[in-house]
Amino acid sequence: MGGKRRKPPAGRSSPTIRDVARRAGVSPGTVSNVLIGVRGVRSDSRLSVMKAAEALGYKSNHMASSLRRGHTRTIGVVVPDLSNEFFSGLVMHWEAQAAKAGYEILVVSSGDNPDIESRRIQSLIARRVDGLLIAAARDDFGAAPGFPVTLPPAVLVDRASGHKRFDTVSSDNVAAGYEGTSHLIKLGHRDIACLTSDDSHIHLRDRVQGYRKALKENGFAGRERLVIGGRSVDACRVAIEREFRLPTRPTAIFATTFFSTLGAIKAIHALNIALPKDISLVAFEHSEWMTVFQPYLTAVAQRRDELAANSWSVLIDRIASPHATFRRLKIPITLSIRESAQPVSD
Amino acid sequence: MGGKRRKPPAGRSSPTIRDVARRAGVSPGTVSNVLIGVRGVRSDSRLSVMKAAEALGYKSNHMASSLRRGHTRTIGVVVPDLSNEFFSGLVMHWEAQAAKAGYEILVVSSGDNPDIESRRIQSLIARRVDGLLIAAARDDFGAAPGFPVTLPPAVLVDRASGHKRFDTVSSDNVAAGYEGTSHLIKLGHRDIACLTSDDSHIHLRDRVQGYRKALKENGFAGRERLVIGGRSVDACRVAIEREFRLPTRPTAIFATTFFSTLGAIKAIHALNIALPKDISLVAFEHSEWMTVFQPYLTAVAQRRDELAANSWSVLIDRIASPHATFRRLKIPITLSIRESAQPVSD
DNA sequence: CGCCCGTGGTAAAACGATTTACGAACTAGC
DNA sequence: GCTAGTTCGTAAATCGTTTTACCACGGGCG
Repeated sequence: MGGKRRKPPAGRSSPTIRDVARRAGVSPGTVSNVLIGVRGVRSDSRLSVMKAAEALGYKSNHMASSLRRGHTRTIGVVVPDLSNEFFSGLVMHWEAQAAKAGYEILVVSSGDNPDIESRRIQSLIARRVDGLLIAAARDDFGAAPGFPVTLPPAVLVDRASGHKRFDTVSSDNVAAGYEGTSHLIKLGHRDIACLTSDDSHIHLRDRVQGYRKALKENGFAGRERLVIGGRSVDACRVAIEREFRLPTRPTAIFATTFFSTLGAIKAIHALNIALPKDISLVAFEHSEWMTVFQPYLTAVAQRRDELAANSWSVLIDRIASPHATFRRLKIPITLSIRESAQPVSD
Repeated sequence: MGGKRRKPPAGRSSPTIRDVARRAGVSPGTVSNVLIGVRGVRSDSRLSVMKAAEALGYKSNHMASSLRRGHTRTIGVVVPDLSNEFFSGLVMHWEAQAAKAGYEILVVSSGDNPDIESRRIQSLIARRVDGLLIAAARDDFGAAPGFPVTLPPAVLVDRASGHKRFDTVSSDNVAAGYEGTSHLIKLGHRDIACLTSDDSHIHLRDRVQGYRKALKENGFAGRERLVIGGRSVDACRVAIEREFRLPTRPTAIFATTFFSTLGAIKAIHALNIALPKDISLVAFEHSEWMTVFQPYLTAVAQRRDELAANSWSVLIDRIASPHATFRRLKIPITLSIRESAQPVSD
């Protein structure tokens, strides 16, 4: 190699701090001090550095700087499914939080598959994220054999609430079940079907537990009608259709997930029952389309903004003090009373 | 400093390639050769390296390696709004493509604001992404004064189709307008309102152009009924309500965006008109909730998977050959004939 | 005048991986 | 037996930034 500094042939690579230093007639260290500002720099050199950086269109190389500094100011976000409005909502809130705090987020989705989740987390670790916000695929997150032993600071959000080895932030799902059911009881309903997908997750079990609690408190402990709908919209539809072939039909349905809400509506249409005249429904979650749906759905909804804000600050605290005791936050839910649940008719 | 290598007090930092090398009794270079595999390594040293890496839980530091290699194997993705199902759908497809090709994606959202978009792109550049997939906030993407002069290879997706200085991949929006309108014409409709938000974007103008083309081809050039609804659901509702106060009412509505679809439905409800008996509707986009909506909506939908797959491969080609001529891909759309558009009654 | 201190600049050492250049050991061919 | 060629290992350079260590220069003070 002949020259003292050979540029890649295309000459397209971005300018480095050394280029800026050369142009400004100072050393790279001085340029760094101007741009980061940890030490004083005389105002004339400061000015010439700024000019040079501007002229060259210099952009600090994030790889290099975080390699040297030992942190990336990046938070990894792991969600099951971005096309689920609940999670994309959380992600947008987190993105806003991050922007405010000078962080960036790196979003991956796991498809609710623990293996994929584990692989994705591996690659977030390789990227040396400073922290992790995780809506876990399973409640026993981290228990799988091949799982990385040491994780960066992490907060479990929405799922796996109360996990032994992590901070957790999730909705008060017992309250969600309780309030949705209580509302129906107050309207005079006594035969309330509780539609859930299965009992694989603590948040689902909690919602059912809230349903039971409301029944019990009102003296209807024997009137439990748990409908296990599975994880798809159509499985839920089938389960509700079956429930309606029983001798005594429920007069109300409490759907404990977003997908089961869709399944319940499908079943109601298929059975040709009038909503809300012949059947009451308490839905789960809120979504834009509900504003065009008739009747306007009474629903229990999670507070995405509070979930996101709280989990963010718990994570930041955790990063600051890695050895503090774990926190378990429960965020209240919102019951929006609209039109799909009506007083029992007969 | 007394020792030869001082560890950070907490002792928590991840093991480096040097730690692995020491434990395996070889040099860092050999470890690298085992892990990346560009050169042969004797099988006994290979084995001991693998063992050591396993035991230490070694994860290659992505910062360091991409600093040295000069590429990050990361693609930056810029979308206006992740909570829009269309974009989150694209993102999920891209994520799958990336995983297959050994890439990762870094998603940011712009809120459809060119300033935020520009800042987000700056930070993607600082992170030295190898390429960019952009659903631009404006058709004149890159024209703003403070905009980075040199961008990594980039493909414009969905928006700004036909841009002079970039590859573009988008739906055939003229066809979208044409097919939606033609379907209504074939059903006998002659008074078709075309509901759009405004003419700020080429994709919106193209859809309207398709509407006009269908009208013209059928000899109804004079019967144009363009309704400018603005960018919110409620503005669209109001616009349609106003249109229905005119002496001759339209018998059909063609909604050219997802949000205007919602607005149109709201208006139809508010006006107490029966859908599809008294009014036909062709909606835009498909979404899960439509399966529980009555009537099932006839709709023009974009092919997210093809959009994602094609833009991905155009980007990969662009990265491979930066000086090839620009490509302008148009992806066909799908018209799903369902129940909300019926033959005109009278 | 001599000393100390604050200011601001530079050179060089990190950070952790990859890759180049070089050399040792061994094999093969004549 | 000697040379050329292959294989595989190591040391050192490198990527671009931050940070440490050191030095030069002035000003204030005794």
